[in-house]
Amino acid sequence: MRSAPTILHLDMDAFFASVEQASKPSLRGKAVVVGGLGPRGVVATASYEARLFGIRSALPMAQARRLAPNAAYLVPRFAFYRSISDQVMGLLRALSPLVEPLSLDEAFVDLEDGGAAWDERSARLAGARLRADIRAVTGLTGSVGLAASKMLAKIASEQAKPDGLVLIEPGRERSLLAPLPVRTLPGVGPATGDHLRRAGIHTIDELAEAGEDELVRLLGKAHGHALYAMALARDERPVVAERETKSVSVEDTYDVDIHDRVRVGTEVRRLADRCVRRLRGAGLAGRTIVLKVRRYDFSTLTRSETLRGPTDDPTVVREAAARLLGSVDTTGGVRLLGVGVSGLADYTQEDLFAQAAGGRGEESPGEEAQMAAPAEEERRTSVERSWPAGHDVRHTEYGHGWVQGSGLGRVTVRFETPGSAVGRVRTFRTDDPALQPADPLPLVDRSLGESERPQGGAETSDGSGAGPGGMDPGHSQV
DNA sequence: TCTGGGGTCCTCCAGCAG
DNA sequence: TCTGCTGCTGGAGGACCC
Repeated sequence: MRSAPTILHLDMDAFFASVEQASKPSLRGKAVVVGGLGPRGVVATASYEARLFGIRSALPMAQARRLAPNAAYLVPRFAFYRSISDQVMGLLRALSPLVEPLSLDEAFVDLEDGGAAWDERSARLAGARLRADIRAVTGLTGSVGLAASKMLAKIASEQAKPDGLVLIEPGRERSLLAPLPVRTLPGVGPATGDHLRRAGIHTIDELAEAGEDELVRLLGKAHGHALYAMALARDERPVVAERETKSVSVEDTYDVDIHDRVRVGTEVRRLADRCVRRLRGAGLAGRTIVLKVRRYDFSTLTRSETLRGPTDDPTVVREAAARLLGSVDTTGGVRLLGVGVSGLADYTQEDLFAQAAGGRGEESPGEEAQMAAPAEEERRTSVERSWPAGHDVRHTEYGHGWVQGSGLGRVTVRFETPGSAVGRVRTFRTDDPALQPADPLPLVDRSLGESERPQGGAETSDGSGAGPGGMDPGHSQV
């Protein structure tokens, strides 16, 4: 493990909910819950105000509504979150080429690799500057952890939340970890936590005391060795910029269990097509087809089949998924279906034949037509998706706003923008031609002059247009 | 009206081959 | 020919993460 605390972990605070609050002035300071609004939806992110009611990620929406009936409930806008995330990742890449994104709102950065920091003082400066730049560019807050390893940097950013910076000084690692609960360590979830608790192990200190052999006996080889090392604050994992995709999958949970075997078959074919579209979009093909079925009682089955070579052919994936479905008992009903492809390669079996024959094989026109039909059908058939709560709209007379709610042929819109005061609410017929869906507006006013614009500009997602991010002395205060 | 979606990694078991 | 061992691969499921 390196000696200087130059690994940075960034965690954006309540990311989805914060983006919604930044883009909707009327929601600032209010309880905001982002997640699936269907009868089986769960919470993706809750604002800090909503967390006061006991709402947290993965809580069933129905339960959240009981806890906070007056909170704002919004559908996630992943494309918008991704665009904000790109800005943030641009700022990180301006610090160092070694950036490991973990999700839209989290990443590790190796500051030493980019020369952005080499000791405690420079690391602290880089972290503080980054937080200031994120606020200037996106209007959002992020928490930063700095330490000599990934595990400790992540624990530090957790302690820094919300809107803070924590640096774990070299030499203090073990004493800091010792009293913390075992669940603090990455890889210890509810099951492992219970397992350890039954063995009388509650804290990281007790984990270290138990010894490596005992942990291997309790948890198995890989997990035992890894946890013991982490309990001693040993973590040599490097920051890895590029990660290979290992599998691609799609799944749907249905509002009502499906009992009709024919309908189950139709859904599996649709999922297979969607999965292949994603696969092809990524330029990949795979050998192993996986069918996932969650039954009425929440029991989950997977069935898989490995082909002789990788494929991205929708017919092949569809047929394999259908064969796998044949081996699953769906009586009683299914609540979720999924289709995935693993054993990925960036070529297909057909490519090999095509290469041998001197060219790429052609697809049949019928198949092309089937593949070309994206989620349009789904979109058309869903009334809910016409005016999803939280999505942006534009009215010819009243301008830009967002959907506050819809139903019974009416849609309620609040007319406000990220830079405006709290806006007024108006209700329209859902088929009002003056009302159209709109793209989200930037959270920070882009009309600022170049000199007023925040430094470190994350205008490009690859960071190529971004400066060193915060050479502005105004951002350098710690 | 409990329990999403998209991933990764690990373990265990069975079958097969040397 | 039979048995045991070992290593590999595929299949299924569990745990975990965000």
